[in-house]
Amino acid sequence: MAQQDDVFKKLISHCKEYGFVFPSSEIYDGLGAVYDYGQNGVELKNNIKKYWWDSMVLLNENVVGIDSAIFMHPTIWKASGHVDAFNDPLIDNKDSKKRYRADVLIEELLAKYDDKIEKEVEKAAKKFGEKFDAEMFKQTNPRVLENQAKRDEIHNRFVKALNDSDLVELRQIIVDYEVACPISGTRNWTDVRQFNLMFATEMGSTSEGAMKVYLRPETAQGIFVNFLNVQKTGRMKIPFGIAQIGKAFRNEIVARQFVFRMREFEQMEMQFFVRPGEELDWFAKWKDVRMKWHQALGFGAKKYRFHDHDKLAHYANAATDIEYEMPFGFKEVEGIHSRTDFDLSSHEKFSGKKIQYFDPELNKSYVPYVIETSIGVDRMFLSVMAASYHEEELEGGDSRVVLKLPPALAPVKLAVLPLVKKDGLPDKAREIIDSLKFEFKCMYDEKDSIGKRYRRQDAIGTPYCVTVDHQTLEDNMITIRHRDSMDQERISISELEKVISERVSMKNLFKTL
RNA sequence: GCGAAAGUAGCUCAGUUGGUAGAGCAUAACCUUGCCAAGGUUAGGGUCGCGGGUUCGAGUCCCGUCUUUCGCUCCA
Repeated sequence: MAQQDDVFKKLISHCKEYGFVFPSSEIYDGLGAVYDYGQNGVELKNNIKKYWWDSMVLLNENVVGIDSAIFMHPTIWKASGHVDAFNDPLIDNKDSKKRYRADVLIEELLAKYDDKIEKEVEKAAKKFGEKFDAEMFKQTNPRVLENQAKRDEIHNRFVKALNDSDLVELRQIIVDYEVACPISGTRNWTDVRQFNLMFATEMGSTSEGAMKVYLRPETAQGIFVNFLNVQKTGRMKIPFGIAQIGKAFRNEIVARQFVFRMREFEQMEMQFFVRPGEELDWFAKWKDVRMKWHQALGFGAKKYRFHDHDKLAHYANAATDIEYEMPFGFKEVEGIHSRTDFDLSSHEKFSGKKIQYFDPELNKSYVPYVIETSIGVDRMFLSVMAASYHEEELEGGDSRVVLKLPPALAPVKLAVLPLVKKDGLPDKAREIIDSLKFEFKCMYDEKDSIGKRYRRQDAIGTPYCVTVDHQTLEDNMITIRHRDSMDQERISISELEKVISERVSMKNLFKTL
C-alpha cells in the first residue's frame, strides 16, 4: 500500500514536471480540487476524447453528437432531481464523526413521540378491552396530552424552520430536545450546514431581473432536452444514440486524489434511446462494447472489472461501473446505466411538452427508454497515465522513466533530432518536420546529447524519435528509434510519413473493437 | 468538516544555542563530444506559504491563517 502511494505520488510529480497537469491558480496557492492541463496533458486529453468520439460517432451509423450549453433552464434540474436531492441540511456529531441529515434526525425525534403515545394507547386498550375509545383516551389522558403537546411544539418549530430555511433553528431543535448521536451517544453537534452539489450563478445584468442558473452537474440533461431536436432533424430511428463531450461542475464536499475527483471535470456521455422492454438487452450490449473500448488500449484485461450496483439510483433499473485499477485501488472510470424513461418522462411533466417517438414498426408512440454510458475524461486520463508510467532499469545500471502510451494517444508522435547541431543537420531535421507537421505532432530538439534527448521524449511518451546524421545528407536515410524497445531501424525519408502515420493511427485501436 | 503531518530556487533537500539564504539536479547561452541522460565556462532564479508577536536582530521561537498530503466522512 505504501508502495502504491509512492507510485501515485511519483505519477503526480511526473504530471507536473512534464507539463501534463498543473494545480489551478498555483501562484495564488492553488484552488482546491481544480487542475489545469499543460502542453502535453491537453494533447493526451484531446486524443482520448477523439478516441471516444470517433468510436461512438464514426463507428456507429446510429450515433450522432451534439454540444449543448453549460447553462440550462433552471427547471431542468428540478426535473432531473438534482435540486431536491442535493439540498439536504447536514449536521455532524463531533465524537463519532458521523454525518446526519438534520431533518431526518428531527423526524426520528417526532416518530419517537408518536411511539410513546401509541404505546400508552395500546396499554390502555388492553386494560379496558372492547369498550375502549382510543380517540377519547387520546384527548383526555394526561400523559398522552403531554407528549402530544411536546410533539406539536417540535413539529411546529420544525416546519417553520424548514420553510424559513433557518439552519440555526434546526440545530437548536436538536439541542433543545437532546437528540443524541446513535453511535457515540453524545450531543456534541456541529452547526447545521447546507450542501448543494450544484454551483449557482445569476443570469441577467441587473440584480432585480436576474435568474438563478446552475452550472450543469452532468452533461446528460443537455442530451435529453435535445432529444426531439436531434431525432426530428436527423430523421433518427430508434434505436439511436446521442453523444456529447463537455464540462460539468460539482461542488464536492471532499475532493481528493488528484484529477480523480475534481470540482470542474469533463464527461463523455452517450445516451442510447431504445424501445421500452428492450433496455436490458441494450444495457448488456453496451456493457460489452464499452469494456472492449477500454481493453483495446492494451493495458491488460486484469486492470479492469465491472462493479454492478446493488442499490440503484431512483432513475435506474440496472447499473454497472467499469473500474480501473488505479494506484489507489479499483476505481470507477465509467458508469453504464439503464435509466428507464425517467428523464424524458420527467421533462414531459415539467415542460408540458410531449416527448415521444412514433415507432412505425409498432405503429404507436412511446417515451423511449435510455441506456447511458458516461465516462469521466479526467479519470480516463489518469488511468492512461497510471497504466503507461514505467520506471525501467537498463543494462549498465541506468534507469529511465518512460510513458508507454498507446501511440495514437501520445501527445507528440515524432521527435526529430539532429545528431549534432552543425554541418547542416539542423536544417535537414527542420525540413523533415516541415514535411510532416500537417500529419501529426512533431517536436524538434538539438540540445544535449542524443541519449538525453531520447530520455526526454520517453518521459512524455513520444513513440518514435528520428535521428538525422551525416550519412543522412548523402543517402536521405534516417534512424527511427522505438520508445518501448529502444530498437533502431534505418529507413528512407521518403517512407517516413507513411510508416509513422500508420503506426500512430487511431485505426490501430479500432481494429479490436 | 474532523484528526495527523508538511510548506525554503522549477525539482529533491540542507540550513548549527536566533546573526543579512546554500547544494545537487533542472533551465538558458557558448565551447566540446556525438546513437541511449547527468563534460567545461558563464548566467538567470528565493522578501524561506501568508499575517502578526517576542527580540537589537526571526527561515529558526510563539500565535493565527492559508495550502497540500494521508486517514475518517461523503459520493447519481
